[in-house]
Amino acid sequence: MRDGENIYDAIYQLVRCIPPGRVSNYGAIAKAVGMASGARVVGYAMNGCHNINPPVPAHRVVTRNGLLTGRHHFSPPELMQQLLEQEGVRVEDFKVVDFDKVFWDPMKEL
DNA sequence: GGACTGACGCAAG
DNA sequence: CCTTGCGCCAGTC
Repeated sequence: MRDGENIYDAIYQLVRCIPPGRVSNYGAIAKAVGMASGARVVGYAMNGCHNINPPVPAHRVVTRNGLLTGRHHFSPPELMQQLLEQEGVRVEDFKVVDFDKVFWDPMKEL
């Protein structure tokens, strides 16, 4: 923490910019914040997203394959899929259906 | 300072 | 399509 801006802050802001009905992957976010290969760091940052304000829609962040790997870190693990389906994102077996269609690229859209 | 871990990504089989 | 192995960065022990 300190040194002006943290890597987490950039990640949180970017994730917050994800529109409803869309999902993004860790790699794209990592690259958007300056870490092309820091996908793991993005996931690690999400680990503390449940205690920040404003809250971060971590449920819109999935793996590059569209797999809801982070579901286990939610209060109820199924909440992640519920939220996605609630926003119109088709999810099957904890995997985002038509992921390339709902995929939101921060570098391209932003 | 070294080693292990983790909500990952990609290449190859 | 799914599984395995290696590499990536940051944090903690």
